[in-house]
Amino acid sequence: MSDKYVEMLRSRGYRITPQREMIIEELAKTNAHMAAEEIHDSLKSRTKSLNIATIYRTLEMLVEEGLACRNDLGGGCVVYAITRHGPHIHLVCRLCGQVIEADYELLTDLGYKLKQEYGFEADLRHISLFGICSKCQREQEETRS
Amino acid sequence: MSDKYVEMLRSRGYRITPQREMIIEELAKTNAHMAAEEIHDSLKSRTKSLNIATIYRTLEMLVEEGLACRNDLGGGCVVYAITRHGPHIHLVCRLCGQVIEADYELLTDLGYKLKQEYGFEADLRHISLFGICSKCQREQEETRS
DNA sequence: TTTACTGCAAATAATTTGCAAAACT
DNA sequence: AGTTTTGCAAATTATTTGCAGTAAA
Repeated sequence: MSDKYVEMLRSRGYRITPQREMIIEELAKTNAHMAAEEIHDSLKSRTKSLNIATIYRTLEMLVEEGLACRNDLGGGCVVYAITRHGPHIHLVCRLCGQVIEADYELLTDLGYKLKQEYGFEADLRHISLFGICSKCQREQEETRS
Repeated sequence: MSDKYVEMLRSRGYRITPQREMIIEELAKTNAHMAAEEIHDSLKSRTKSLNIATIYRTLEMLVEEGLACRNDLGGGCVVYAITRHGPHIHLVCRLCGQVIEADYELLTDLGYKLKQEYGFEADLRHISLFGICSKCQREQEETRS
């Protein structure tokens, strides 16, 4: 599943190390967005020591090659995902931290209007919006009563 | 011009120090968004030593009181602005850094749909969208030719 | 006079970097 | 063999925190 990405890198002259394979596999096997530290935790059970610096370097390389996308969720939280993943909206819950992926279609009209009215070419392909998810809304209401 | 904010804080029980006045004045005198460090640089020419920690603490307080809004521009760049007017969209140009304020109305439909389809209560009042402004688009085209 | 606020310096947290050793090709 | 890449530890950057002294109210 991650072989496609590995071959792509090899053909571009990158060396394929077990560390790089593991990182790509970890990202590719899930649709989730992962922080560098999460990838580290997840993999260090399998290997004794995969250094965090190597993870940062590999992620940076993947983003440069267009194989991964980087998402700054604010508050110092940065996550990465494999690009196969088409464009989508990240709905980040301020209370529980959950990230919901919403349909990109909801933004096409906005993108069009920003271009028309302000001449601004917005990159809306992986934006993050903050708010409260439905579960936390319910919990807030229960607490209030 | 910043007196309004100062009085608002005083009435809420905060003590008004020269440091706080300067920081508020600096933010209020411009429409620009400023990073903590920028405020520091801008003010330390006027005063010998206004500590950066005080700036962070004041900014946090202003945000909590709803007098300023904090904007995480990604890549470790966090800026603050006085919330002088109602909600708006920040259009941040990736090339020249210019921030255009766009009409909040453009988001009402999106907010409604996120609530309907995902149960997500998004806070869209001061979001930042990234892209290329019209001026930079033109410059890019000229360079290409 | 009371206690919030400031400055300072040390602590954090997330990421980056220099460099010698290890390992792809 | 020759050059990338890794691990480690130290450096960086942005922000936060503890604490004793200062100053609003």
